[in-house]
Amino acid sequence: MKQNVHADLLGALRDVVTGGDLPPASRVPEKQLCDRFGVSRTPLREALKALAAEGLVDLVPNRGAWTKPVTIDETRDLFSVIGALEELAGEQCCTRITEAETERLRALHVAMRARFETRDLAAYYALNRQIHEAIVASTRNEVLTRLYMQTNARIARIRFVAPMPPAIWTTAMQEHDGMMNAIERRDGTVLGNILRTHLRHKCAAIIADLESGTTEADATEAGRRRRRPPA
Amino acid sequence: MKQNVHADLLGALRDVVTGGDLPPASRVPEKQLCDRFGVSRTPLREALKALAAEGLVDLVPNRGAWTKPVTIDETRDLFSVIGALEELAGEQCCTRITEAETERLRALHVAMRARFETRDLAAYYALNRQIHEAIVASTRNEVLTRLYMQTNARIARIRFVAPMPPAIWTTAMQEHDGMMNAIERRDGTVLGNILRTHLRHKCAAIIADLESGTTEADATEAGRRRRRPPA
DNA sequence: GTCTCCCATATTGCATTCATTTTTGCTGGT
DNA sequence: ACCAGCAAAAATGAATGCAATATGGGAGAC
Repeated sequence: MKQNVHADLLGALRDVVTGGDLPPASRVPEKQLCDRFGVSRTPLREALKALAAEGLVDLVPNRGAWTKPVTIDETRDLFSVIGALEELAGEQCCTRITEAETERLRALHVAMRARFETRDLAAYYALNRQIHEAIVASTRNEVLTRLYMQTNARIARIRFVAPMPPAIWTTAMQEHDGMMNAIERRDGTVLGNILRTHLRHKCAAIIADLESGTTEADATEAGRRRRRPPA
Repeated sequence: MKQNVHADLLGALRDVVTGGDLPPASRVPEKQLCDRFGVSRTPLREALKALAAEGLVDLVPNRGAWTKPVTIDETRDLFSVIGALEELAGEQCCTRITEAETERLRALHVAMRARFETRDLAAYYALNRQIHEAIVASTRNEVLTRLYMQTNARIARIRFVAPMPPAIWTTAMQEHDGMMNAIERRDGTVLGNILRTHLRHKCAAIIADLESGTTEADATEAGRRRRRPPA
């Protein structure tokens, strides 16, 4: 029998929750996931406790694990926190980044700009994420990296379906130009500030989107059938 | 048989790790803790996975859980992160705090100053912690509060035995005066800045202390007998 | 002495089992 | 239709059992 599934299983489960496989505020079906991943309930439940510690699910006594609901308040809070974390990352990046890492960021930036020009949103998102992660990784601050990854995972669930209006997108691209420039000059203060406002803009765009589609069309028959979330 | 031990057990285990009950870089004895808390291995191991997600222990495949070693690098990283978190807390505190909470902070501040005058370090520490936690709580930002608590728990293990030289202590007390003043004036920017430098000073003091007692006197017979940590 | 190899023992990882709680679906009443 | 009330079924929480892995100690070689 296979040993040490924990790390793999945890990653796979995290993907299930962040990848939109389970909708927000829905029950996490233990048995189903056991079958899907070919493990017994013991390691699966261990992974769920870890996900709960990461803030991706809520554990309700005797009612199992539930994916976190998406609320405007939490979205705002998540972005304010990740803004602070990335600001710190920006500062430390400029004192610790190597030339090789700078070169890689340059390449990612150029590639992302190309996707912006051709309006390839999916590829743009992927590169965008790599850039932000590379900035954080360049700090060599493991504590920061861990919290950044955790918080970003929580945001990823929300952003999963967010659109990108042209005006916002153009602004974001300009901010990335500024970021790259600050990195070249090793100006941590400026980089930190740009990152923070960059995230404020992203947050505003997503909140606007959330507010537009508020009702979520859930008083329907499907919504009735689903078990009600905790509290 | 008792149900839903998870939350209680997790808290108790966290206290064991943060309270200095288990030294840094030591094995977490599963069976022993099971006996101590009167539970079977299943819930205990679940709690350990959660602690690992919180960054309090490392899980080593087939070698169990180990408390994190205390290193200077990690200490520096922890403080830089909690500095960023508290800076954010300071900003949001001033926009969201209620008058009742301000009143409570006033009382805590006065009480802490009294302990400073009489040089009652333990009581000072306790009040200090309450003040910082109250500032964070006043933001009503659950994401921030959660990460703050987690990070603070990791720092608590380190600070457990840190001394407090008179000069440092006086400076810290002055900074707290400035914080209280900024709160009264609802000046989030200033409060955030003070908090960040306040933590920078704390960090410097603790690192200095760590550097003084580097060797940890562990090549002795006791150190030889103990199983060696992972990696 | 000490170094290496080997085996008994302890510990870990996971599956299974069992008790408790929740959910569901049915019944009969209104 | 609608609702209580109740029993069956499903899900959860925790203990136990069992295979895989790591640890510790001694025997023997040098």
